[in-house]
Amino acid sequence: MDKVERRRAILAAALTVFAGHGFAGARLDDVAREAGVAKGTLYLHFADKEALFRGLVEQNIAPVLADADAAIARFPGTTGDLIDLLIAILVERVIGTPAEALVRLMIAEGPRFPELAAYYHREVVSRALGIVRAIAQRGLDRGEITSDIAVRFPQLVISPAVVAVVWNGMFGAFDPLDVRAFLSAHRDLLLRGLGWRDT
Amino acid sequence: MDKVERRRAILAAALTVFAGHGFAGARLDDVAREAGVAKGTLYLHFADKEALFRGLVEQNIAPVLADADAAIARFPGTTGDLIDLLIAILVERVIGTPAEALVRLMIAEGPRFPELAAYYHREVVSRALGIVRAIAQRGLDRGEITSDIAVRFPQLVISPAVVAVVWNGMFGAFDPLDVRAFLSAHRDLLLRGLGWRDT
Amino acid sequence: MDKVERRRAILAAALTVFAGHGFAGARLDDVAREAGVAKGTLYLHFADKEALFRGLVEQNIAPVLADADAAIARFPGTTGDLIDLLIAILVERVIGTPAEALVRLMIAEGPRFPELAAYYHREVVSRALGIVRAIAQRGLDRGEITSDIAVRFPQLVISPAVVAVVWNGMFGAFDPLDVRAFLSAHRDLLLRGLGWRDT
Amino acid sequence: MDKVERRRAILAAALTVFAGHGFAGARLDDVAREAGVAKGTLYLHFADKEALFRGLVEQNIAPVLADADAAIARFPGTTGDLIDLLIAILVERVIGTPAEALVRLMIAEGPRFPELAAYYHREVVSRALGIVRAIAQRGLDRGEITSDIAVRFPQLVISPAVVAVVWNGMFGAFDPLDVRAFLSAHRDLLLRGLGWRDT
DNA sequence: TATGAATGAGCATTCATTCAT
DNA sequence: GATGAATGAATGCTCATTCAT
Repeated sequence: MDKVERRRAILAAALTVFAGHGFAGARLDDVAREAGVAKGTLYLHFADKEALFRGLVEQNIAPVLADADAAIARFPGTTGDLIDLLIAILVERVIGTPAEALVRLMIAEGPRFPELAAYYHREVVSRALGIVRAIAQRGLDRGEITSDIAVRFPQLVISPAVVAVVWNGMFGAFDPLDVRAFLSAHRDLLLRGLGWRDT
Repeated sequence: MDKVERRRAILAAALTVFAGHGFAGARLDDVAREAGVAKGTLYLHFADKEALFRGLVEQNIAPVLADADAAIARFPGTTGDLIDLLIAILVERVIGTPAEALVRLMIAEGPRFPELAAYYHREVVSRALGIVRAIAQRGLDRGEITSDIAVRFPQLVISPAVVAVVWNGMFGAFDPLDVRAFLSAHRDLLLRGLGWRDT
Repeated sequence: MDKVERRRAILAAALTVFAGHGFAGARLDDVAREAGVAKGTLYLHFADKEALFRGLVEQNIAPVLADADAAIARFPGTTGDLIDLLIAILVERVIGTPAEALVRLMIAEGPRFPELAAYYHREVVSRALGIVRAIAQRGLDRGEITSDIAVRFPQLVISPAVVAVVWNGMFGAFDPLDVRAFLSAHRDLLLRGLGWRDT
Repeated sequence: MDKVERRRAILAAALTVFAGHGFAGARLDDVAREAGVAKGTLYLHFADKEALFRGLVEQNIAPVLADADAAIARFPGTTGDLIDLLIAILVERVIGTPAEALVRLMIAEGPRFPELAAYYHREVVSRALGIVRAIAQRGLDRGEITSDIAVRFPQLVISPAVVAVVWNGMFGAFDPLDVRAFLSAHRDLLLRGLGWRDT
């Protein structure tokens, strides 16, 4: 196992353990065991527990976002199709993946790690909202939608996805939410609300 | 200070401390100091840390929900007005109050406390969604709206409020969300999306 | 066991353990066991390991020095008798007592604890040297001795006592120094060197 | 860098680090970095931390002592001059040099390393005291001094030098002792005390 | 009942030592 | 021989819980 691989193993283990117990509740013993390394090895890769947490966020974010960015940038379709694409990306790349655990983790621990929250805001949230805003603006410019609400409050477009993640984290065991259907319903509501008209 | 009052003081202190540090990170020393009682006294009212957390959730939920229930049940207005009322209740009774901290706390700790999550689901979430569903159904019955999406997925009506709470918990310090404007925009989007027409 | 007694027990245990292993080498587990208290109890009395070390120094110093001060201040005899008294105090109150271990400990750890060394200098060393200086000055004034060397370098009077403590700490097991005879020889050498004449 | 040179570098680094932090407090990481070698390399030259400490003592002692031995053996002057020479050697070869740090280190750690203390006693202390004793005996034989105290307790001759080293280690930063003047005063006191007379 | 000192299991972190390269 | 990443036992400190007063 080389250095990069080991680091990856540690981060994967950390995601599991932090997601399961929260930051304060996570034991580095468990992270080490899960990663298959000695406890001391963690400290060869990360200065302390907090740095490990930071590494977690930094590691898991770049790929998804970069892909989403690229996919949407070069997409030629209508606003409706773009929103479908956005939802598809969410469903495939976030929901049910480690990224989902990370979102929950950030919501749970964010208030306790202001700098990390700021980083997350800068690198993830504002970029994601920027993408949404760009989609909405293009739709307006093309006359496909008539409301600028999604430009002013792009969070409204994302909210159901956030709630879906939170919901399944809390209630998924006994009252699971069908995320695909849920987000599809959101799509319909949203497009109609934005004044969408098939052209 | 009599027994009931003391219990109230402990729960109020616990809300502050748990909200600030999460379940694992909260120190009962701090709860005791904040409540103005000795540490041992906590154990006269709650069996252990977890019971205190449970007590917290149970305590803070009944009043808000009962009031919302009542207010909406006897409300004579249109669906649009009802949604305005719902938003007003959220803004006045949840956002910026201890209940808000509780929502964040439940999102953060829920996955670690399945029984508590189930309790929360039963006592809070499903009741709140029931109210939304009833409003939506009444709107449909009256012909004020045409879409049954809010009946099938009442979570869509609530999502922005959840996100607003989460957002301000994480990013409020440097990029605060104007909750009133945000939820008002949501209202417009939602009503139009549901096929609202002024009659 | 009341609070004061417990504190005393902890300090006594700490003296033993620190003297035996040095500051860095001492285990608080051992201090706790030796004191007959739980590990956490140490922290009710001292903020951390260093504070415990400080407490040690502060605790063991006041009594010896105050007694020496008083005994010498009211002593009416000649310079020779005073030096005998000084040596007697050293032999009875320092050599072979916990204070001896403390001297060794201070020599060993002083360079690592500048503030503690400064405290020790201020509260012990300079006061002890002040006593010596006063004795020497009185001898000069009375014409019992003729050299002012002990006024200028009172450390010369104390040096053999320091060396005796160090010697027995290191070599006592296989080449013990007869401290009483050693300091008595020092007395003779010193008095003659200072120009003592029986009057 | 050949083997001998590397060993020397390690010992020099070890002296610095051990002197600065004591045995238990010294980190072999620091020794390795200071010596410019990898941590594992230390173990090619010394079996473990303790062996390194032993090597330290053994390495730094031979030269000084051998030189002192030789210089004094062939010295033709009076007892007074010999003591001056002894003091000059101390001031030039010990005070302010690594050997000084070693003395402090031995005082601090000696009780924890009985075998090392025995070695030190045998190789350094008793040889140094033997030199002093020889000087004193020659002075007596020649009639230059009249007291045999320095033959019986040669430690009395060395004590101020030990105290000077200890003093400057602990208090040097804020109340430095002028070692030259101090030892010179000691010389005067000592010679007079021993019954020295210019012949 | 209320108190808060005492307890001790638990955890983050360090560092002497090993060993594959 | 030399390296330095990996190891894991050891240790300072914390904090939920207990209990004598």
